[in-house]
Amino acid sequence: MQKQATINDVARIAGVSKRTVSRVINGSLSVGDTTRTRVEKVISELKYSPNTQARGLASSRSYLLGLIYDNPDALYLDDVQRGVLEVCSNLGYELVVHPCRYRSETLVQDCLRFMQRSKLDGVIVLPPVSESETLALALKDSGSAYVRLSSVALDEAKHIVVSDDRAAAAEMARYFAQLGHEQIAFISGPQRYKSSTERMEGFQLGLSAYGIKLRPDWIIEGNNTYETGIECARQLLQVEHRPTAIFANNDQMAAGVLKVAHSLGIKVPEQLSVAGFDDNMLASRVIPALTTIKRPVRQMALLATSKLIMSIENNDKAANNVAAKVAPTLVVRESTARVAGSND
Amino acid sequence: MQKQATINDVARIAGVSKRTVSRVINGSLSVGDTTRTRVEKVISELKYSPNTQARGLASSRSYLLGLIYDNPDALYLDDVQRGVLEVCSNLGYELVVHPCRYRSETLVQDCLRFMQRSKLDGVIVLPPVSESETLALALKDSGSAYVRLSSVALDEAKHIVVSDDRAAAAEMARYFAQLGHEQIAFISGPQRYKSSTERMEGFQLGLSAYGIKLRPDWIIEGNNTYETGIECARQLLQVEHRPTAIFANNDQMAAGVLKVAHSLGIKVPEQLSVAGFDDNMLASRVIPALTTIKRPVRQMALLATSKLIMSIENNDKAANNVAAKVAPTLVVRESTARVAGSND
DNA sequence: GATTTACTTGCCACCGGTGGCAAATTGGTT
DNA sequence: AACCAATTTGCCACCGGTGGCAAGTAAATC
Repeated sequence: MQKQATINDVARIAGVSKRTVSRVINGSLSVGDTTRTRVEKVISELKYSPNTQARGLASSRSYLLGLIYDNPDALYLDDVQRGVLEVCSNLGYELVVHPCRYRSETLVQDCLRFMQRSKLDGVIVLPPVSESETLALALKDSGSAYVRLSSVALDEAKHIVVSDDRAAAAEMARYFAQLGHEQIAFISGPQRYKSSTERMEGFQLGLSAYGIKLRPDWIIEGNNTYETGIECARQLLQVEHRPTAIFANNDQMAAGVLKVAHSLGIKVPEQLSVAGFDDNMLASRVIPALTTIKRPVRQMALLATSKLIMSIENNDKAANNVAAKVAPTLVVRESTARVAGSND
Repeated sequence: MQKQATINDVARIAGVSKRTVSRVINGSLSVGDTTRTRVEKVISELKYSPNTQARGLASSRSYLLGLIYDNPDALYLDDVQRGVLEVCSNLGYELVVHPCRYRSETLVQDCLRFMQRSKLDGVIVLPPVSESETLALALKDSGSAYVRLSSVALDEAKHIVVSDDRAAAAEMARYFAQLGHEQIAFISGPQRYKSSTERMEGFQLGLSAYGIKLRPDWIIEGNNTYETGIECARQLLQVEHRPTAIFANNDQMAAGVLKVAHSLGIKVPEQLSVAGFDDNMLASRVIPALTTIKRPVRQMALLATSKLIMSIENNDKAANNVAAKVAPTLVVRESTARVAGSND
C-alpha cells in the first residue's frame, strides 16, 4: 500500500510553494514557463494526482456529475450512459448514477439532497424526470448546473437538449401514407409524458396532410413496456376488422405487437405493417426487423454533457452555443410494406 | 440558493462543541443521552447533513462505491447496476460507474487511479475485468475493498460472488440429451474468458454423461455479440448435414442463430433447437422465445454489494458469511423441442 | 539610474469535518 | 471528605488542497 504523493511533496521537490503547484495543476496563466515545466516534471515523476476531496472542499468543486433518471428502458439508459461517460472521461469528470421515482412526492427533495450529499458539480436529467418543472425550478433556484433531455424545448438553451420527436413521428406518418395505408392504429405511451403526446400529435399531424384521420378507438395507451404492447396489440388485432398498420410509441411495444401478430397467424409485413420508435438493439434483433425511428441518443448525451461541463466551468455563453436540437430519423427495415391490394 | 448548515452552526445552537456533534453523527457510544437528543433535535431542525468531502478528507471515507466493467451487454449491466444501487441507497452510498478496457496495458493503473481520484471506499468488478489477477492483486495490495463477480471461485470468499455457470451448462446438456438430440453444436464465447470456458466445459461434461461428444468442427468461437452469432450460425447451418440443436454462449448470439435459421427457412424448434444463456430481456422478446439459462444477476449484485459494504465497514467476518455462490437455472421456452423423428 | 508597470511567486487563513488526548463531570468507595 | 475510576465533553492539530493579498522580480518608461 504505497502512500499517495501530496501537493507538499511536489512543492518541496520542485522547490516551489504549494500555491504554485496548485496553479500549475489548474492551468493558471501566471506561472513562468521554466517553473511550470519543472513542476510538471516532478508531478509526472511522482505520479501525483490531486486529492479530489480536498480540492472540492477548498473550491467547492467535485468533478462529479450526476445522472438522474426514473426506471428507463435498459437500452436507452445504456446508450445515454455511454455517451455521457465518454465526454466525462475526456474532461476529467466522474459519473454518479441516481435512479429516482418521478411520481414520488419527495422527488425534488431527494434529488437536491443527492446533489448536496455528493457535492455534484452538475446533473443530467433524463425523461420523464426531465419534464418536472418543479425539479427544474428547484435546481435553478439552488444554483446548480443542470441539463435536461427532452422532446420539447421547455427551458433555456443552456439547460436543454431536445430531440424533435414530433417531426419524426410525422415522417413515419408520411411513410405509412405513401405505402398506401389508411387503416392505421397508434399505440401511445402514457399521456402524462410529453414525449408521448409529442409523438402522437406529430403522427396525427403527419397523417392529416394525407387526409387520414386516426379512429379514436385505434389510439390505445400503453406504458412503453413490452407487456402493455402485447395487451394493446391484442385489443387491436383480435377483432373482425383490423388495421393494416400499427405505429407504436417505442420498440418494446412494437416487439409486443410482433409477438401477438405471430401468435394470431398474421403475417408481418404482408398483412400488417408494424413500426416502433427508438431504434434500440431490440429493433434489429426481432424477426422481422423493425422499421423504426432512430433517436440519436448518443449524440444527445454527448451534447448534454458538453453543455453541462461548459456551464459548470462558467462558460455559459459557450454552453448556449452548443446545438440544442437533434433530429431523429426514419429507419426502414422489414416490418413494413405496401398495403395489400394497393398499387399506387 | 440557501446556504447549507455546517457542523459549527449545529454546535453553536445546541450549545456543545463540534466534536460532540461529530460524535452524534457517527453514532459514538460516549455521548450522554440528554446531549444526544438535544443535538439530534438541532440537526433535524436545521436539516443539517454533513459535508461528504470534508468528512472524507478527514476520515478517508467517501461513501462512494465504484462499478468497474468493460463493455458488457447493456442488459446485463443494467441488471447489475439496479441491484447495486438498491443496496447502495439503502445503506447511504452512491455509485460511480467506470468503464474501462480489459485488454489495455494500463488497466490496472487506470483502475487504481480511478479509485484514488474519487477516493472510492470500494469497487465491484464485473467480468471479464474481474478475471484479471493482476488487477485483483493490485487492489489487495493497495488495501482497497473490492468484490469480483465471476463464474469461478478465484479469490477469498469475502472478495467474490460466483455463479456456477459450469453446472448450469451441464443442465442444458442434460436437457438437450433428454430431448433426443445428438447432433449438437456449441457457439462459445471468447476462450480467453473463464466464463466461456466454464460454460463450454460444463456443456461437454454434461453431454458426455449421455455418451455424446461434440464434433470439434461444431464448436465455434464467437465474441458474444449478435453479429458473431450470425456468422457462426451461417457456418453451422449453410451446409449439407447440419446439427439438430445449437447451444450458444449467450442470448445475443442465440438471437443471431434464430435470425439465420429464419432466413434459411429452417423452422425453430421443429427442425432446429436453439438455446442461449443469460435470460435477459431479449430472450423472451424474440420469436420463438428462447430457452435459456437464467443467470441470477440481480441476486449476485445484491450479494456483492452487501459483501463490499460489510468489508468496508470493517466487518470482514460478516462479509465472509454472506453467501458467495448462486445457481443459474434452466428456463424452457419455445425455441427447443424433441428432435424430429425421435420418440423416446 | 530611478520609478512605474506587469508578471511571478509565496504566505497564511480557510473549506468542514475527524482523531488524539486532556479536562471536566459524574458516581461510587473507603 | 477525600480519592479514584468511568464516563462525557472540549480543545487543537490536521486532512490536502484553493483564495486573497502581499512581496519579490523583471522589463519598460522617462
